[in-house]
Amino acid sequence: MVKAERREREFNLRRAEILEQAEKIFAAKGFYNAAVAEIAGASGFAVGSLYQFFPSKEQLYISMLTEKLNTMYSSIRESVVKQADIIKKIEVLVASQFRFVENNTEFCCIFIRGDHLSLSEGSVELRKRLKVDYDIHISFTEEVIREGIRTGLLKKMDPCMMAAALTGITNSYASRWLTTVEGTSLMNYVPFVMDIFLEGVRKDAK
Amino acid sequence: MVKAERREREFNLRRAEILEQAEKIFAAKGFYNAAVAEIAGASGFAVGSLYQFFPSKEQLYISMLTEKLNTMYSSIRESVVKQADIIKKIEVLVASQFRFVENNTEFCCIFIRGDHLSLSEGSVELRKRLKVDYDIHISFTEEVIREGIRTGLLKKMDPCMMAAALTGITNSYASRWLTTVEGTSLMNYVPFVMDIFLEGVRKDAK
Amino acid sequence: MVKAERREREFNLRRAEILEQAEKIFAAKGFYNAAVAEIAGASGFAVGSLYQFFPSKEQLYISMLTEKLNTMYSSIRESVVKQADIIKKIEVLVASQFRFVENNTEFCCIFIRGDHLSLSEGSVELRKRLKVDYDIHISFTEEVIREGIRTGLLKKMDPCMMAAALTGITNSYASRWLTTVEGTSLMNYVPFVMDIFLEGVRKDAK
Amino acid sequence: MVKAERREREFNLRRAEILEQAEKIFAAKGFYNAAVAEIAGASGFAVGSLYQFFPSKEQLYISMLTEKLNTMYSSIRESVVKQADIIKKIEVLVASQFRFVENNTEFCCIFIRGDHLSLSEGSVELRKRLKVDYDIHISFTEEVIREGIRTGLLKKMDPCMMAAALTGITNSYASRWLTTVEGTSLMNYVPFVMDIFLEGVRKDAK
DNA sequence: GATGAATGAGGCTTCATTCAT
DNA sequence: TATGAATGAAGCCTCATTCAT
Repeated sequence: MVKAERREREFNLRRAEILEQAEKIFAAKGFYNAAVAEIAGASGFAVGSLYQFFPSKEQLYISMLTEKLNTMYSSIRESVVKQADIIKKIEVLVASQFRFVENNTEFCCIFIRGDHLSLSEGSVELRKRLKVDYDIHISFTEEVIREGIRTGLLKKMDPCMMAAALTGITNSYASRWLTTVEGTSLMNYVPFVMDIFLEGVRKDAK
Repeated sequence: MVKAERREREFNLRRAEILEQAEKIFAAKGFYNAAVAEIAGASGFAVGSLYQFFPSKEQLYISMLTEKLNTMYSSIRESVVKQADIIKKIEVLVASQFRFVENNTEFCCIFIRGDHLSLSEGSVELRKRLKVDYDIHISFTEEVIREGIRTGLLKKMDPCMMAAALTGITNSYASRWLTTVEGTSLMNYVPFVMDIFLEGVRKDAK
Repeated sequence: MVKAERREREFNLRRAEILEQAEKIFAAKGFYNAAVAEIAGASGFAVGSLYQFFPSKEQLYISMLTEKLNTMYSSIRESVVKQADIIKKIEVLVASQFRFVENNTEFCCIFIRGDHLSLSEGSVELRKRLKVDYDIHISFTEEVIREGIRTGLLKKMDPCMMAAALTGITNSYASRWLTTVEGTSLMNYVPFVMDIFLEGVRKDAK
Repeated sequence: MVKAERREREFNLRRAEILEQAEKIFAAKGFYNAAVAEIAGASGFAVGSLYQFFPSKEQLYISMLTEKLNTMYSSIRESVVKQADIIKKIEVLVASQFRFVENNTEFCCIFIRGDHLSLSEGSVELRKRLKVDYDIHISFTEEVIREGIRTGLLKKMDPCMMAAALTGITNSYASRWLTTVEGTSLMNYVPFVMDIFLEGVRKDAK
């Protein structure tokens, strides 16, 4: 029946609305200081109604986090695979992460904030999920780098360590940008990442 | 009088004991899931006694965090200034941070965890304090790099961006090590940091 | 909608129930020895429910006090204005206060008790509210007396002092009656108040 | 031995010092908001030391209250018995109460405040003591009035009611004066009390 | 399905009192 | 005898979750 379809579509719309408001409030106050009632109010629902979309505050938080992160990860992957050149791939990897940060400031603040790791016992689940997702992302980065090594463009070095370094630089710049309100765009930092990651900071000798 | 001295010494000993236990518990459960009563119990004190050392749970948390961080920062600085060679300085900068992480696993988990940013309103104070301390540390790193530029060892590039990159790589490795329980020592990663940061990952051309 | 109406009516009923029980308990134990949990229990509510009706224990206390006092004041005023004769007005003023005391023994005990003046800092608000209400009542008494002077029935004397004297005698009798459990009705004291207030206690000479 | 004597004298001095400070603090904050530690600090003693003078906070409060009240009562009685004339006696009764109020504003505020009636269970004892003292005072007043009746100066009326009326007027004026900070002296009110109490407020006819 | 009032466990903090020094 | 750190019971209040309407 079409009814069921429409019902599901509506359900998902409402669910998305809640997630959107939850994101804002969690970003502003952190997990523990955000009240379920507040999120409900902001989404235009009654408290009880939230519990038809999410079984608990914690699950709401987890869903919000993982779903958005997956969005980010897949958009990054999507952009990267389009590129043929390895160097270009790395650049797009960094650039698309930066773009996501710029477009989702609030969300990223949550992430930097990091109370995902403070959830009582149940956090185990979240931690696992996030770790899995993160590891997939790192593996993807590693794969790109491995390809660079294979094609002789990059040094022969543990790709895992290289991926971690690249991610470290990228995150560090994103954090700086998030915590220090400036006028500049994060995209301006891409060349810095590329230059340092590829060439290092030592002067000549090279 | 000697009495007052001894009293103060004892006071500080007890205070330190509380901080030590608090660190463990906060590390294990996060700020919100750690109960004051539990910390008191673990330190061998009655609940009320904690309040003679710290005016509130939040202040206890803040003290624990800032005091330990300052210890880390100063020990790093101390090690670095002993070195004459710029490259050595950078290496020691990374190595001493890694050493601290190895010796204070629990504490660093807290820090990574990051609920410092979730404290209700009062967190403003903490955030400021941490930011100030962090900025001092970054400035210190920058200064080392600036010196490297001046002596012609490092590229002419915004030292701020370079410092951020170095810190990013270091933190990324530390996080990896903390979240992935292995047998290896973090110290083994120092050469990777140095190599990538100084020479980059691009193959020859140099 | 009728629903909202009924909801409000129910809300007020519950609120009134709480106020009634609170009155009893505050009267029996005073503000500080009365536990919120006890009041909740007596009203048939859970602790948390009280906080949907009153934002704090103090506000509950304040509401209970001021609302009942206003009831008293207005019932007194209402009775008085009905009378044409000045002497009768004064008599009704005294009598209706006595009637209220008789019908609200517990409440009056609270008032005599006087911990309204002991509430921490926040009491300032209560003190103001009570003072305002009390002053209005005194003004009303003064007005009656002023009218008596104007019509030549009462001596030319500061009406404020006269009102204070009348209130003093009335309160003194009410207190005596409240603290000394007897069988007699307070109403029997009305003639005494009138006689002493109007004629004084000196024998003839007049 | 003289030593014991001196010891006792010192003991009483210290005790008095504590009572004096306690009076101020209780007056300012009420029984429940006054902290034992604060009273100790203000008196220049350690917390524990207070407990060598008074077995509990409540007993300290009770002692402070009853001792000072007795001082007042006896000073009043002393002044009154000196007078031969009945009318003068009544006047002195009122005047000396007013004088006490003027010289002990803080103390009287406590008394008006009235948390004596809010002490938990133990209050029973205090209430009894105060009642006994108060009744003795009332009896004394009654006795004066009875004498006035006997000598034919005052109407034949229940002396108890007359005493209550006189006390009511006096207290009412004292309260007004205490709560309304003015420049005038309370002593100016004595004639009003006398006039109203003796002659009443009705105009001629007398 | 939607609502939001009711629940009540649990947390932080206070403070009178004790007792080892 | 004086001290004041330690105690721990008890209180107020919050808020995620439920369930009758």
